[in-house]
Amino acid sequence: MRELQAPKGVSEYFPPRSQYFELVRETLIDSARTAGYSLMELPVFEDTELFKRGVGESTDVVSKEMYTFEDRGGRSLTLRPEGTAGVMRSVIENNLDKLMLPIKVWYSGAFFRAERPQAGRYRQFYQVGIEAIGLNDPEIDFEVIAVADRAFKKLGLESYRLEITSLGDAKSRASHRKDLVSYISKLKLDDATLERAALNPLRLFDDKRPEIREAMASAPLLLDYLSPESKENFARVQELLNSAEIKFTINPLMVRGLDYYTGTTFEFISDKLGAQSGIGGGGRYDGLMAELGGNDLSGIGFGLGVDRVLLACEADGIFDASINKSDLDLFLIALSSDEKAFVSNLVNQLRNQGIACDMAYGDRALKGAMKSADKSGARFSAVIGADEITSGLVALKDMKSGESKEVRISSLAEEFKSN
RNA sequence: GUGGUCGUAGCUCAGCUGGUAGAGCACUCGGUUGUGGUCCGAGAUGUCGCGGGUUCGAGCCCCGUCGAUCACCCCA
Repeated sequence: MRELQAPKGVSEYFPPRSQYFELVRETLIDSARTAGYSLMELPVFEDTELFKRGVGESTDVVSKEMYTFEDRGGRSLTLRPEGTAGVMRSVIENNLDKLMLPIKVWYSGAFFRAERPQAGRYRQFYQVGIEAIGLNDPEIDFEVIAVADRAFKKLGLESYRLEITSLGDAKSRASHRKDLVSYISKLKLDDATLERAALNPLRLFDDKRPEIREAMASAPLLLDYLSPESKENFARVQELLNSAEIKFTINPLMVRGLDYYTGTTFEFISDKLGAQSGIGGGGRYDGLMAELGGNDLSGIGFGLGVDRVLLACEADGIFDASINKSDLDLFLIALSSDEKAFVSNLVNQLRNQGIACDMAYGDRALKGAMKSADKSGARFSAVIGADEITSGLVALKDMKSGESKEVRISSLAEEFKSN
């Protein structure tokens, strides 16, 4: 075993797989940009209090999964376990809510949760998220879901599905909670389960044990307690999804792990990932900004798991052939060490003109150098010896077809720019 | 955090009832003078995750530990 190894449970991406990670992340981000969202770049650690108040102390995320530490000034800081709380904090702190609403932002980066690792569940993981703050239109709810769905479709992902529900407004939840608690109180449950029920009775809907499922089968559903406004809102979201031909199922048992969710709530699930099947999820949060000391504005957003979307894409086999392995246009080879300085210079000039190119380093024989050219994935290669330097002409070889054509060294850049 | 499985060359793995390690792929070089992807030949590579123990002797057995993985929990 090596002396030094990565900390437990972190995900790492290096070539060649990193190109797929990058593609996934960029596709998710691009979908957000296309819908008018702008970048928000935030710190990876925040005041611990932000997550306690924002995410909720009763949640597992806050109560037992946070990386919390004290800095040298005695401040309690926490590595961000999710993105929404930080966005809200920054919006409030920088008075962004005084601008024209809604505020539409996206973020991307690493998040941290001290859970027991598993495939698709890491202690440092990556998310791309968006937040739309300041409007309560069902059209915005639809937009947020559509941004995620469009990104998945663009990637070519097929093995995923969308589940939605509505957690209603405060009134809806209060009346439901009363009935649910009384229903649960009549069940015979073990201590651990009772404890969870006391923190959030909705959690029992999410229990995978058959006996609990059975016991909860006739429990009162939140969806049946929605206020008229919530009901109408939820119906409108469904209409919009239908007309956009975004397939979904309503899952009245869906429970989210973060306390701030209200109203429209959704999850994207891949069936090919085993237990860690959620590739993204989100929902509306009515009281969050006010809770954190800002204006009482509602918002909605999602967080998509880049690691898991990548895993799902791989499970669907969509990276097999379709993707170009390299961005290189040209790979240059110096026939002998006499031409190396010339080639190095040429490569540098071509790069200055925006041509993506590389060259054979080291003192490999031509055969080995050609192998490097092949492996680089460059579209074209060219060998430069004394003859080429005196004549000013090179044979530009198309690596796919194997054919080559004569081109002036001085007009190499133009050759690629016109393509 | 709880329980199960696993940990051998860069990768995927083999290694018989304990006798000090192999294959395929990848890699490097070569198959006569300046052209890769196929073929043929040659070569390099491992403290068998780590630490203890049992034994004349352990990759194979036992304990611990680290890590991965599966399920629960939770969630991206």
